[in-house]
Amino acid sequence: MCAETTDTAADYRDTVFLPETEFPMRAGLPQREPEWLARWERLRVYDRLREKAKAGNRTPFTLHDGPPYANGHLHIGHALNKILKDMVVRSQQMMGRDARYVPGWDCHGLPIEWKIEEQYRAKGLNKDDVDIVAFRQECRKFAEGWIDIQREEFKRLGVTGNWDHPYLTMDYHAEAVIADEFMKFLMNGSLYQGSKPVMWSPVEKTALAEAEVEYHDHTSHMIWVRFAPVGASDDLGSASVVIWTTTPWTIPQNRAVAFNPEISYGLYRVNGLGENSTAKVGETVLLADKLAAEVMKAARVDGFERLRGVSAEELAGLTLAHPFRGRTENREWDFNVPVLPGDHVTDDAGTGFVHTAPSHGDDDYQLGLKFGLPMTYNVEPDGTYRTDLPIFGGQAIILPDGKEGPANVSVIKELAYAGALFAKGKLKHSYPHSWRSKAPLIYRNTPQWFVAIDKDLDDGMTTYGRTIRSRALTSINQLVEWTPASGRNRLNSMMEARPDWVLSRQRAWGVPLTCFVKKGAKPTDPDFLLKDARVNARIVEAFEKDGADVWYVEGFKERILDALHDPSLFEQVKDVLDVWFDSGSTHAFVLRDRPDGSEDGIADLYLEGTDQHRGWFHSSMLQACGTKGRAPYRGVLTHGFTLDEKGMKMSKSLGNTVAPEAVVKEYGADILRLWVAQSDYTIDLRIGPEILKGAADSYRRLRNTLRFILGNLAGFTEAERVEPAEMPELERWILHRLSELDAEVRAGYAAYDFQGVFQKLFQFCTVDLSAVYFDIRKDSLYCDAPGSLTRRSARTVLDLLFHRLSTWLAPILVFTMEDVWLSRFPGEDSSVHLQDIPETPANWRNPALAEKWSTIRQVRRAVTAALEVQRTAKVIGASLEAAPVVHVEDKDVLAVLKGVPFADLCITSGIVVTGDPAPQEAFRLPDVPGVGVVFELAPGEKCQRCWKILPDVNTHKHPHTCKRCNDALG
RNA sequence: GGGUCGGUAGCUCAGGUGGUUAGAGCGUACGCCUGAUAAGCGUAAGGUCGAUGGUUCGAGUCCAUCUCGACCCA
Repeated sequence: MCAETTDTAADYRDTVFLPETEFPMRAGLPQREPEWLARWERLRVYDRLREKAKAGNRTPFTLHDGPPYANGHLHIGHALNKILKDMVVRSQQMMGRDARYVPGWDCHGLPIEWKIEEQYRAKGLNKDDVDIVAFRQECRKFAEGWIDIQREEFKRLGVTGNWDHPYLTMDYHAEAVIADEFMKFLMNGSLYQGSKPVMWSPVEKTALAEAEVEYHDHTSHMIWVRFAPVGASDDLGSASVVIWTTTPWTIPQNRAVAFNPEISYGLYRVNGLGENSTAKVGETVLLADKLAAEVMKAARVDGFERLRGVSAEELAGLTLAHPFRGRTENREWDFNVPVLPGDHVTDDAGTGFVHTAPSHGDDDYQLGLKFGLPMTYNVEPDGTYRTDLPIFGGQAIILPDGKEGPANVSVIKELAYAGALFAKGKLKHSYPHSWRSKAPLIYRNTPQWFVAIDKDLDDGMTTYGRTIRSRALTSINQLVEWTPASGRNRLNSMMEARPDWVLSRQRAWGVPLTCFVKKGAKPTDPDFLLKDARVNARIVEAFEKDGADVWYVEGFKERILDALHDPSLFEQVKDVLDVWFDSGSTHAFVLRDRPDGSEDGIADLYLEGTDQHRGWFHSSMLQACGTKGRAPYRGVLTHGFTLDEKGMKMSKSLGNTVAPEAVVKEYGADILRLWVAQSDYTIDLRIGPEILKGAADSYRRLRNTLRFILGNLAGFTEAERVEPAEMPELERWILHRLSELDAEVRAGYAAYDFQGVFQKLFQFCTVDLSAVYFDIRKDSLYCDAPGSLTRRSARTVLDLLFHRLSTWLAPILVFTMEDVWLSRFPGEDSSVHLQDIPETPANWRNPALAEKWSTIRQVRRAVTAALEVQRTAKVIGASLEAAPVVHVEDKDVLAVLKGVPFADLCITSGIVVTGDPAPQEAFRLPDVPGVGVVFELAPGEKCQRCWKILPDVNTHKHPHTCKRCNDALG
């Protein structure tokens, strides 16, 4: 064994002021974050900030929460959304606003209703046998359960807000307001009853939502049907337009034939027939050219010819007869059938002509709306034709057991009798079925409640337009700020194109459409709807007291109409509102009605994913334009979707999902928040193992920078503080950078540009601090005497850095900055989240100094590079072993370098700066012209305290020290 | 199928009105230090700017087409 150390060299380690801090390098976030959460809970940080606002003059800032659906655990998209919101709230707060945030939940609606139904089925119960109020209370309980879970999951992410008093769309007050808001549409004349085809199950006699529909193979009839033109005398007059359909039962409801002007059509003559053909030799038919051969084959025509092409103009000029024209006494089908252009028509299948029954298909309905086609009411809820329909009355399309009824065959036979059947066959295809009964579905028009969005409203709120649509468009283009700007176009084009708003759902778990209709009146009659403010007030009062359930309690109608109207004359509507109406009304029961809402009921910001252009931004806009006359928000921020590392959508089946809970467990919530801050949320965001690892790497770098500051501030007192004017230029340059950053951070936060803020701060920490300022000042911080001006200046700057970095980053890294803050300022009531971002004195800014130091750093780079050559050649290891000569051509640059302690800046033991021409062998950097560096070893002995190599070492009282160290040792 | 948006180094992002060898940080490799030490410093490698065609003296930047991906519709 050899001796441990050479005892000749004095050990001065204990005399050097090394960083001292308890702040650990490794954060242990997953374990420690819950402690800080508990601390904030105890300190009531959110409430304290509200109280602070009452005292001072802080302008309110209201971020209004878009309510997530109270169903299931959080996914990464929820986390992204809430973290962004939190960064907005916290940054606004710390910039001097009173930033309020009331989280909310969306509670009504189908998915919850569905879960409860599922539970019923598991118990062998049927929803229809259960009291509706009892059913609704189960739904309520279910939602409550998930709200508690989600609340904890959100809080774990470090999201601050009024979690003790969130808003719920199922609060009694909310339900009362939603009904009240709905009744504004009743009173202002925009509410009307119309009819719209929906997926309908004849077996269950109910409408189904998209989620309740499943697709299975099904064999349908298919028929080709002739429609004869009326009033045309040319060769088209004697021809037939042929349509194709797989739902013969819809033929009695036909009201139009659609074609596409982009498709080429021809007039065809049948010349020869095969066996069992229902075509006729010599007849002429109109068909899309691309499909003609296929149709002829289906009709078993073995010879045909194309006579000529037929233009779109000619087609549009045609009028057709319904195939059943003249076949009934009451002239049921004796109307004309128009031929209409429609983009939905293709020549991929069929004939190029589409049979249009507005009551039984979505395209058909849209075409009907556009051209004013009449709706039909031939099909009853049980899937039978109305009994008074001629020929087919009472026949079933689907039987109660889900099998096919006689309707299809009857229609086909009648078409054959009428001479309209051109061909028939069977087709096996994918067809919608009920998720519950597995029986086939039909499209059937049902009465629905609509809000007219182009109707002049009788409400006196005309500042931004008379109709809902015009108010919305004005709001979008004049009143709302969009982040990113593309949001404006997106909502605008949707708002321009959208049809009337369908409010009604035939469901149980929601706020009812609180209105009454007159028995026996038609929807178009002026007194169809009961409009009475006294009735409305009673409804609102009842809902406030007991919630919307009372609507379904026996005798409610009588109670509400008592002494005002005769209850027996009115029918109570039992549909519930579309849940988008609920969430579209949040501005009323949150922003308007809560003390922590906003002054004028308008939010400063709505912040959601881009899908909410179609959703919440949209419904809130429609709702508020009807009830407030304008948008309920002044700003809208949208973020993209979360994708996996390759930019693919996340899905359980692909196994590329990232659960927020897993990230929190492995890395901590601050890493997830840092991921958000590093990403560009205006487009879709990627996340995955590698990206998270990158975020964790950045985190460590930042953490160590702060740790260095803390360690070197140990024992700092106000007495040490130095005024900027007395500081060395290096310190004043840092102050200048801080003043620049202060402006950039504030502007960035104001523009919700968290990525920009974080990137600037991160690069400042690595490039300016770690690689330059700290590296240079370590010598002074460790070795100078405590009273040294340089050291005191550096410590003053570290203190200023500490206050700025910790508050600038607090909205992003909420846990870590608290950790940092408490490490320096421990105490029961201490928290960085109670601070504001400190003001920056104007005199810190010094662009001329920055310019000068940019030059110094240029030359420094040349010196560093020159040393690197020697290091690679194994001439030196540490830069303190060198004392190079720097030749500078430019006189001004030379003067600058002579005016600063350039050896310290280059971390060399000595340096000579000279205006003499550089010798040939001097080291040069191509992008630092006029500078040549000649390497020299530092002469002298290594000071055992500061490690500089200086000539005077070992000539002082303390052995093996330089003068500075000797003096410092006293 | 339609509308909107996006595709720059392994990763996260910069690249006003088209103009010299496309930038930064992280990561990686190599070297140094061992008094920020499961840290710190330095150097280097790494990109046919999704593809093709066009406009232009000149295009990551303008135009067209295509492709991949996302969201919303149908």
